[in-house]
Amino acid sequence: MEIPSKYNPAEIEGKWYGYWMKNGFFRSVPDNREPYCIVIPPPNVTGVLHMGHMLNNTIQDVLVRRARMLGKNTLWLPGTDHASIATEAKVVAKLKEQGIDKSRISREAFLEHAWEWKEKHGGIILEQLKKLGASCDWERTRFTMDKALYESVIDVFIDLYKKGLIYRGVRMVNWDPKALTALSDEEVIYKEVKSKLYYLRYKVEGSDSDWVTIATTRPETILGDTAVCVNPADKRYKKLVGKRVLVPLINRSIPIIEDDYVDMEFGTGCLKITPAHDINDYEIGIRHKLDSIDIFNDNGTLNEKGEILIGTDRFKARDQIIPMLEKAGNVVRIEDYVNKVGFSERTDEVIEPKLSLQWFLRMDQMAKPALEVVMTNTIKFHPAKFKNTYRHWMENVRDWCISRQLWWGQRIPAYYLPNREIVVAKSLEEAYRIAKEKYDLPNLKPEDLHQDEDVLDTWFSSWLWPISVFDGIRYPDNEEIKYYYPTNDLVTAPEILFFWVARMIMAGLEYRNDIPFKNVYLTGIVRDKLGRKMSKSLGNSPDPIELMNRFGADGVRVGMLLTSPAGNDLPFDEMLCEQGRNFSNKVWNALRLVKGWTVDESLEQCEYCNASVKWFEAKMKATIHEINKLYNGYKISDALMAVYKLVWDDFCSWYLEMVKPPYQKPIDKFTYEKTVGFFEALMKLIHPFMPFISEEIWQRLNERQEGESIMVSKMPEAVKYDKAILAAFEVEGQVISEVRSLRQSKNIPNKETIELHVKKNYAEEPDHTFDSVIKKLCNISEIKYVDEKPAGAASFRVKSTEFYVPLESSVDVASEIKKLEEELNYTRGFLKSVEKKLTNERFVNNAPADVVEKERNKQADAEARIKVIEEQIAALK
RNA sequence: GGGAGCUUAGCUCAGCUGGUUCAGAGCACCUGCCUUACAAGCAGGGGGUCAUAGGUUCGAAUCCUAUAGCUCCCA
Repeated sequence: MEIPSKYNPAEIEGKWYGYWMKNGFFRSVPDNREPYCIVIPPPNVTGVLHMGHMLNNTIQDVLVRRARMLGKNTLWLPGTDHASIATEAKVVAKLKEQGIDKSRISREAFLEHAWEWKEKHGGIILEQLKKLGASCDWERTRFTMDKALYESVIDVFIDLYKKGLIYRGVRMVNWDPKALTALSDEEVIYKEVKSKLYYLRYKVEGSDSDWVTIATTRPETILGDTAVCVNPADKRYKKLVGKRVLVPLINRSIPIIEDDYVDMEFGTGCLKITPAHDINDYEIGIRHKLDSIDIFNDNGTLNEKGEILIGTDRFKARDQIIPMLEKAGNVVRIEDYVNKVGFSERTDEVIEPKLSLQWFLRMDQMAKPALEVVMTNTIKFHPAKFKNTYRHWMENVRDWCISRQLWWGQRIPAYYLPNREIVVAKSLEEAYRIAKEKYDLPNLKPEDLHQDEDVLDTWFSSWLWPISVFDGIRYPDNEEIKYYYPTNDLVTAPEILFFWVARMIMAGLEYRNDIPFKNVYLTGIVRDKLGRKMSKSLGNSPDPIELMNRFGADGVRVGMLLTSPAGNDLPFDEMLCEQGRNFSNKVWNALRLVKGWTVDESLEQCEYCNASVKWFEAKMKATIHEINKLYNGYKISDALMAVYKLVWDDFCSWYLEMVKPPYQKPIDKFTYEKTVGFFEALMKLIHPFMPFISEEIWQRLNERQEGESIMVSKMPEAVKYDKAILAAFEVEGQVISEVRSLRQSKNIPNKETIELHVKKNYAEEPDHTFDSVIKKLCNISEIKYVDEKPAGAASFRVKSTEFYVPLESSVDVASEIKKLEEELNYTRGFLKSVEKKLTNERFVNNAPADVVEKERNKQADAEARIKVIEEQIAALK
């Protein structure tokens, strides 16, 4: 069978993904094995695959594939969330293109369009994940608006309402005047903006010449002012407190009050108070029982309460009001100023703090146990440094605004009665029944009840995800939720630690009385070479599909993982994928080599093969221990690097060269089978990282039956290994490198055989295990053990053993001596530093015995080496 | 303004509770090789006063303090 010399991933990847699907290897149903489960962080239905998904899902697939090979009943459950704001924005935009205005069509008609859009575009990401090799159980794909999940959200709302945790209240919310909805605190991004600080003066009422000057960045909001505030400690304004001033242009009379909140240093030390449009002012307003005058319409234009500029947009109003104020003589001065302004995460509109009637979920009670489980490591964060951030948030948590003024999402199950009472119920019928029971309304008809128009925040469905995907809210005792919950690992970005992770923990504790997952692996952000976050607007993100076409899915997976330790940002560079592709090719060529050998069953195993097989066996076993340890600490990149080096350096560069038969000679059966066995084990170790090529090679290494696959084979286990042979090879490997180096520096071609003389020195008994290997790899005709240095020979030393290679050409004695003297100097210095420690009584008395012992060994070693070098120099002179 | 974290080779990072030859890896770099698995390769090699300044200790990249720079979170 001919094997192409370049690995071509394109056809192979599609072939094996289809094979895995056909054989149902991704499928998981409860049985008596130990479960391992990951629920996917549901990507948004509006999205397409980006580099962040690539990283995140590669990590999940690595964990999942490994768990499967460890014999666990493994489930990776995929799905998407409905992303209410983003999706609604997309649908509105699409309708607009078709000439349809959202406000002109009914809620039902709009939802029909939205569903149609979701059916058409909502699965793109999941399809793209298949190309990456994601081993999700696709039969279980969930969507946050599926009937079961929708109903779960409603049930939870009703339950929390009954428990008194959900309430409706007026609060200052983050209002998005473009999306016309309230946002949670987490959906607001603060950015630094260059703006102006306006110093405006207000006339003191009943005086002709007394003015009070305030500083503000938002002059248009003076129209909503209901007080001017100073610090009680501020002597400058003491005499004004209790008097009243007139708001410029509209001459509203407002009091001058005192509050500690005011910073005497900032501006003039005089603060205008607009309770309806600033969160701090709002709180001051409550303390001093001030009026709230809301001067904005929902779309950000001024309303009649502002008295002037009615119908003007807030930013235009700012531009227009300044000339008006100047004309009226109220502008003192204007300064350039940089401040932070909140923007909507979705629409990038400047957030307007706005008083509005919204639904809230109380957080204090739920946050406490959710903090506890993380601080006690019941749920472990990787890396643990995020515990701090988490704690900080949980200790300062504010109530969660869960209503959104949108249509796409779970509609709030609250019904308003004509008597202004509210009934929360699962359906109109039920609400009607409750209303009849609860209130004396004999003439009440079902159509008199009016359901809340708003939907719930998308996170209010996502926070149930690990439960609702198993229908564990509606049916808490069902077999699936009992089997898979709590799930094992969650892989996500630190940005949504609070949005999502914290709330899932709360929901889990509330509804399962148990944590939703045991480990949270936090990935970094994928950035470009300049350190910028990858984004569509910058156009600095490569197309993942294109990357996979160029480097193979395996290559890209390796590229993503190579430099992304948990929690660290990944400065992405295509060269990483290239490295991944090169690695694929390396493994591929190793297959070509091994499969190219002819096996002679009658051949005895030669000496070098025997030693090599023993060595690699030990090396691989030792590395498996290391790999397992790295996985257990969630050091995925390091685990990959350990496998990478085992395959490339130890297997390909060393082992295969060691056992490789001479040109056109056969290999013995035992070594061949051992080699194939090693190769299979290596493919299993690498399979979680490179599922496709490992399958292809594994299938080619031996005859396989239909339905067999590496992905359901058993991962090699960590077993005892021969430490002595590893230590011995460590030394012999150095000998080989030294000979190669010597050949290079003396210009001796590899084809030319040389002799190697080993001079026995002192206590060190030479190890002969790898003599045949050294002879082979260095093309040495004979290794001689001698007592005297041969004449005319180049030399090197490993530990205290001298090695000589007799040369035809003369040896440059002077440079040889110089080299030795440099080494002698260094070793003497080293010895001195060791002796210094050992003659220090405090060191000998205080340091642990084994540390002192080690220093004594160093001393003895150094002394021996010095003696050898001195003798070598003497011999040359 | 409050809080957290980071600063180790050109780049990206390891380095656990301080103690094995003046700090490791991958990539990049340099030198020599088209050696019949692989030039997407082979062999060899150079490169760091562990941000700065103090301190604790017999001993500090590792602990403490201060300073500087960077990042993130919150207000």
